[in-house]
Amino acid sequence: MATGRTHRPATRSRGIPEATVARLPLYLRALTALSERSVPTVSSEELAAAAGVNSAKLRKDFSYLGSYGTRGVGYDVEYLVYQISRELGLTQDWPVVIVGIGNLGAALANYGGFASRGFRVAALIDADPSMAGKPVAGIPVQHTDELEKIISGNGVSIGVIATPAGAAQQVCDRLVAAGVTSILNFAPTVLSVPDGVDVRKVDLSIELQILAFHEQRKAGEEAEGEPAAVPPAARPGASAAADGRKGPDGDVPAVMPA
Amino acid sequence: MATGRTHRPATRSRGIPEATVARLPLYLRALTALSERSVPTVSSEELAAAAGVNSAKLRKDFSYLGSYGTRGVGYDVEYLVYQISRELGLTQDWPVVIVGIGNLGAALANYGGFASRGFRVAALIDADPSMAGKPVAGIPVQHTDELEKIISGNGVSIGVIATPAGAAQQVCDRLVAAGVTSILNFAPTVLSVPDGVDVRKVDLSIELQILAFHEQRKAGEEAEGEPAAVPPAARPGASAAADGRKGPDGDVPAVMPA
DNA sequence: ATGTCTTTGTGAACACGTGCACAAAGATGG
DNA sequence: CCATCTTTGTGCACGTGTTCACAAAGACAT
Repeated sequence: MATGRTHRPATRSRGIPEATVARLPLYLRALTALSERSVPTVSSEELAAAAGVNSAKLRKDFSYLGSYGTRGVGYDVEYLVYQISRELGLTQDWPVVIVGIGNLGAALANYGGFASRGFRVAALIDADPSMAGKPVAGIPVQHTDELEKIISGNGVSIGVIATPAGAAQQVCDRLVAAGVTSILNFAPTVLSVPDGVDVRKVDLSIELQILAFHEQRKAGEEAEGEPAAVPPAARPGASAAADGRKGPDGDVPAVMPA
Repeated sequence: MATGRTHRPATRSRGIPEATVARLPLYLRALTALSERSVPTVSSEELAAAAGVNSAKLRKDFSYLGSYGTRGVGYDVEYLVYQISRELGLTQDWPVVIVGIGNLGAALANYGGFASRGFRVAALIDADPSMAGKPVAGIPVQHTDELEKIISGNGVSIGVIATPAGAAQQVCDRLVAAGVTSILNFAPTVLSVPDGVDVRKVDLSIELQILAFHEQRKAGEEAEGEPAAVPPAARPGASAAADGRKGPDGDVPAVMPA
């Protein structure tokens, strides 16, 4: 989910709808698996099942790329793998830097799926001087001071932010100033970036909260009619005693006017 | 992005649109920050800026929850924090298990944002017997054999899968069979689950691929007109020599008929 | 060749999400 | 109590995404 102010004003990027772009990697993964099993062709129905979408959607998605199928037969696996890879820009090398080598940053550095598809971890950067030189996933961590040098020296255009929330915006600004134009943000903050820079966000806590919402809904459906186990809640007085009191996280305000 | 066959057939869950639900955690985070600074009220304009959305959208989102604002003034921060928390089900405790304590699983276990909002890591589970008993983030890892016992014993309804792709579906099946109805999947696979189970997916590699697509597009715009640095690509013969050859990842098929 | 059968590619209808723009609600000052 | 000013809540129009359903393309057998 792109969050930064910038992510194409919903305009289809060169004719391919954003929703389709987001599914291409899914298709690619399914196709790669087929390719490894030396399956020569696949129908939209089969491939859709493997990718977890419905077949009409898949066909429409592919239609944006061109007419790559053969009626009565299906799609040529190898050919499609190549076309999608090319469309996604995976036929070229993408050097990536990871900033913030804590628990998460280190896990990302070790993540295999990174290297597999044209993404090469060019450098690991951390603000802690005592980390400098220490190898993580076989790559020595460098200090934040080197950030600009690393970016321009390696022609890095994609940066991954895995710092604490407080440092994220500052790191982001430096990355962008140094020439990075795509950012994958793991810090729980909204980043603001200039036009032309893409930001995508991965936020564990948000995902869990969305699940909790649905989970609660499911539970509520079973016990329908019950007015919820939760207290009726307080409506703060219009401008009255808007009493800034708050219990220690999770507690509820205790006013109850209007 | 929910992927499992199941994620409400696009039906608004009890009147609140899915897109709105996905933004509530964002608002909540911004509101919590304001609350900590003891700001009593906030306008839709200010809050929208803090959450990185536009104000009309925010007002419409809130309108699904009810009329919680005061015209001419704005929203009461404390009250709104409570209402959104309640709506998301964060006023109750959600025990969570993490399955697969590798690099990523361990990072997740250590992630602070977990505990902060009602999510409690009830157990860590791994298939490796040599991990059993070893504490990660202060919690002893338990063996997969205990999975069912742990789920039912703790009333766990949310599971996090951080195993290798190959094990994910199997783990998923066991979680579901044991009573889990919401799954956050970090493994790069499409999980299939029965109706009534929600799956959300977090996939690093997919995020990067989407960024690469846009990155490539940007680069292409600068050098407009250029027929792309990539070879024109091969169209496989209809049923002819569909020659299963493939270069070592990144190489391109070499046929060129039709 | 011709007919049958499979599967693609897409027009058209529909559902969903977004953003504008403004009326109505309420605060605030005189 | 009235006028003014601010800010919410929402009707409406528009764009995007999804799904259906079917004509046309091609494979394959006879």
